[in-house]
Amino acid sequence: MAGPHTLAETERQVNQKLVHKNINFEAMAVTSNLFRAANSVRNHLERTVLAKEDLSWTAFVVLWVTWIWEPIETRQIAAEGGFSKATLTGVLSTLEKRGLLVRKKSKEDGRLVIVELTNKGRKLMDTLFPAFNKQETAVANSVAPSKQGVLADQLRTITKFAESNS
Amino acid sequence: MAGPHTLAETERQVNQKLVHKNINFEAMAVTSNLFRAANSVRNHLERTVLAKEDLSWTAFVVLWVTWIWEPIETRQIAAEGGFSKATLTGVLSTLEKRGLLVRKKSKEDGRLVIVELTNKGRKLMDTLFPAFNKQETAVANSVAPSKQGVLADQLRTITKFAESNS
DNA sequence: CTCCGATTGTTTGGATGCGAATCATTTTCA
DNA sequence: TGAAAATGATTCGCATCCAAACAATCGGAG
Repeated sequence: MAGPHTLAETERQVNQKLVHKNINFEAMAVTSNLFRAANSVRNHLERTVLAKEDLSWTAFVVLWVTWIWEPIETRQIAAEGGFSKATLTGVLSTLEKRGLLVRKKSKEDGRLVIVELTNKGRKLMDTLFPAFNKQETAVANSVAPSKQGVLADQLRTITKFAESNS
Repeated sequence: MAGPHTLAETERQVNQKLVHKNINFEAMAVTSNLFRAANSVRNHLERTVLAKEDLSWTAFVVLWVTWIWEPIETRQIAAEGGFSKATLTGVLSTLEKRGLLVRKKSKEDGRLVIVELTNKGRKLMDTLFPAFNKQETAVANSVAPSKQGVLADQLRTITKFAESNS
């Protein structure tokens, strides 16, 4: 939604289109800026941190979740990362081919697949995540540090609402 | 990033992995909840409003931008919507085939293509956007209305930072 | 007037992501 | 015990999206 028109201009124009209706501009501002912010931050992190390692966003999330929780079942990776099992299968194959992680069959339950990082994968994350977090910090600090806790909480609340009201 | 573990659990686990490093958990919470919120809200709006009209997210954005600013040049639609020209070409073809908008060649500049909604498209948006905004309102109201202005402002600030620091 | 670089939309090729169907394994319960 | 249901991961087909190459057009330098 980033464009040549400011939000104020857009709101004025929308208002002209909908004088007779009852439009909640403040709610519109919240959601549209939510999408703009998420997109721009993701692009920023991809460019400044992930691109030089040739990692897609999803690939990084898979590595990160695995790194934190390994050994971990694939279904948990998908749940934590918020993407489908089908997507995960492809990404895991790519990362396994690149030697960053390995798949093992579970001994207790033959349907499950367990994932662990390789030493190469761990070494990568040891340097990559601090770099990632450094950029996260720069992004977050564009709002006052004292306000960041409340902001994160509000976003959590929004998530909870949107997920429960399917 | 929605998963069986709470953010607090994840942070504790990350802390164990990184006791010796200097990780900014508050910044991590801001960005990760930003992505979770944006994804869940988008899914919510797609399910509750867009699915019954068989519109993709991008298709809706194109219709919305066109509806507000028509007649509008395609390059402006792409800029406002935040996606590439290539993406726009495909979506425009789909929407034109469905009779919701039309493309015209500009008379002043033969390179430009001008887009307008059809009456059918306008009629659709006359009912669709109020329904969309109603859900936006429900989402936004999960935080106190008096706090929504500040929230939108903070998101704007984050966007500005992430876009400027390419 | 004539190039030649810049701008714009489209096409092409490839990456990504998902839902549905499929296959393998485990669990359930009659 | 054994057949059916349930649970996982994978495969397949499809939609979406983008960067790069391409064709058409514009505009300015000479």
